[in-house]
Amino acid sequence: MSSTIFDVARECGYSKTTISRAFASPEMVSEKARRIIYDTARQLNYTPNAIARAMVRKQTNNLGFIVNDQQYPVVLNPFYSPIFEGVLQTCRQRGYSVFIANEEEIQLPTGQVYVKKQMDGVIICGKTEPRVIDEFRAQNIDVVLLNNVFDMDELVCITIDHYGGAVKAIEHLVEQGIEEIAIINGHFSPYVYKERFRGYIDVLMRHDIETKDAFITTIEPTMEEAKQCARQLLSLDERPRAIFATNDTIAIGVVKVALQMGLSIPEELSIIGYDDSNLSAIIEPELTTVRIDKEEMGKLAANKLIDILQGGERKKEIIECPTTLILRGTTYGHH
Amino acid sequence: MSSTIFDVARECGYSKTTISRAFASPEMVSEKARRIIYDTARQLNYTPNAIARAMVRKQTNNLGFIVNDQQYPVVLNPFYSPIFEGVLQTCRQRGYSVFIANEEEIQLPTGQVYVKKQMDGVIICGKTEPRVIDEFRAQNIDVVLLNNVFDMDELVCITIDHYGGAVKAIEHLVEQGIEEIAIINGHFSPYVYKERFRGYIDVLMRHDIETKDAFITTIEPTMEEAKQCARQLLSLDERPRAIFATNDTIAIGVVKVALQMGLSIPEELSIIGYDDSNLSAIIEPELTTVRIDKEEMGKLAANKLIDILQGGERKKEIIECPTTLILRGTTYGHH
DNA sequence: CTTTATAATGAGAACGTTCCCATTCCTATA
DNA sequence: TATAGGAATGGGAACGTTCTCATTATAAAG
Repeated sequence: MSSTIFDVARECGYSKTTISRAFASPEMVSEKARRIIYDTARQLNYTPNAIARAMVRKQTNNLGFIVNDQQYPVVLNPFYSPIFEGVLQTCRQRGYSVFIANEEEIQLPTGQVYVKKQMDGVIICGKTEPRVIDEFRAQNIDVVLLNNVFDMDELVCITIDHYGGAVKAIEHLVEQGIEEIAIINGHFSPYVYKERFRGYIDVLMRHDIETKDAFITTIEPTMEEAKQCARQLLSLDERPRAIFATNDTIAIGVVKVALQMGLSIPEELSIIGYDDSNLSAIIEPELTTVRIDKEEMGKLAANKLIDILQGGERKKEIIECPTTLILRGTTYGHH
Repeated sequence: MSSTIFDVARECGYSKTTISRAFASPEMVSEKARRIIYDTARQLNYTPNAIARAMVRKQTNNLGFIVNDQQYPVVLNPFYSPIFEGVLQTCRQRGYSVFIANEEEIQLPTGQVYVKKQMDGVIICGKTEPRVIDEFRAQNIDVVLLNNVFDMDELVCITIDHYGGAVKAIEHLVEQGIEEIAIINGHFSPYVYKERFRGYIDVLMRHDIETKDAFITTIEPTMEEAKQCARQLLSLDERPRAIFATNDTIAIGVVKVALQMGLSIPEELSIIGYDDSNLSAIIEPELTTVRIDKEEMGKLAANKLIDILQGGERKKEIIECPTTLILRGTTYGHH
């Protein structure tokens, strides 16, 4: 039905090889031939068959974006979706397409084997196991790890300066003379979780501020748990004057509860979130939060991966993306 | 490097055909053979090559999701991302993968020709031209149109009951005795725009409520324009007691301005949005809005498309998805 | 006007499957 | 024991490209 390279060849008198070249590397073909070929192609509605091409070239120009997040699917994930958008952008630029998947759906019925020479490389986000990376590599699929760190040969890991971000947040509060600072820590991957907490505790200790056990809480990072935790925290006899939430969803839960309890923000309660998700500027007052340039992370990951695929050196590397404190309405210091 | 069907065949003594069958249609292969084949496959790290398979089967099991939205990219698009998630879900279930693209990036350097037998079918969202659909079809790529309606042969269009949603919103306000209702209409595709407006005007007329020109406004649907428009509307000598915003971003802009102007919601101003985006439950008070079940739309589109691809009948059809009014804090009647 | 280098074109194999058609192997029935 | 019939297996062509190598056309130099 759809015409092939042979149809075009027959129609315009050039060989299949020349037709192929006219599309794949036009500079190898004479001006005249190219024009004729393009014309008849258009006329016959011919388009190079990407599958056949991938078959002989042994590369698909497809990448996989793999996220294992039980709570939100990729596209709706406030954290990963901007990263994915970044990936998408550089892939577009560099001629790649992207599949979304999680680890389950790329498994074969055989058991442990993973499928798909349909992708040249994958970006694996967050939770996974080294075993998975080995399996991909065994199939010649290159891997870049994002928002996680494994100590493996030739593996590029792209992560975030979680510690530094937390430090900036707490320093900002302390600078204003606030000492009663509680933390609601989301139960993320161990690495993230610990680093953000370390930032909190370090700053307090450096300033000789006493840490109260009641101010240190951990929850699953859902809005519901956040609200419940905030209610508890704000009902304490000596309630905190600031709450550091380790992501924006939690922080928004806190804002909502504080508003319901009639507390004025930031006069009676300062709140800082983490991630600068697209939700943070929606709530009123708008959220002071630690920004991670997620699109940039995605671009970086995609670029690293494509560099490798295009013959770049495969070398072990851990890249820590910087964070910025974004001052908004839930904190003093917003002009 | 990666092993092929022949490696497995050589290793375990069965023919390539049997190996092929063990993966593609296991029921045609004896229990014993299957076990042996799977074992050696695992051992040799063999995986069926999806590209080669696609080549002979002439189908890739890939769909394209095409969105032409200048404002937001797909993944970050509050309207299309839930739809995409729905698409993704049914595709996962039915064994398909999905590419994201817009129309530009699937064009060939030849000019008008469109590329990619890498997809069996596409879902085109929103703005496009009939010509585009023709071009896809000329390449044997089936099309389902979403959130747009063209009068074309054998074309499935999936759209929304924009009119009905608007009617529900305005009726709800009128029921409470509110008559001074303004509309801020986002400048969407003509169809959407007109239908939502028609709902607004019809209800007012049916109740013999006078419509004021000053209450009827149109803007580009950005937060900034919305705020500006709201400020203007709320500074009128006879200001509206309710504002119907034709999407949630606009509505949130209105809420923010009203809050800043010290108006109490909903006592002094009721607000209704449209779409029930994930932002609508973030703002405080939470937004009363017209819900569209976007994931369901996505699922429907994917199912329709896959049905066709799997040999289903190709018949012209226009499906209108229903809407629901979600009562929340920006309106009376929230329990 | 020949020779030489370069640009433009072609023929054939290869890529790793699936599918059609044939063949072999069982098992049950006569 | 012979025979049929289905289940299980195999061989070869085909899918639509690209790539290597060879050939021809074209231009530049002697």
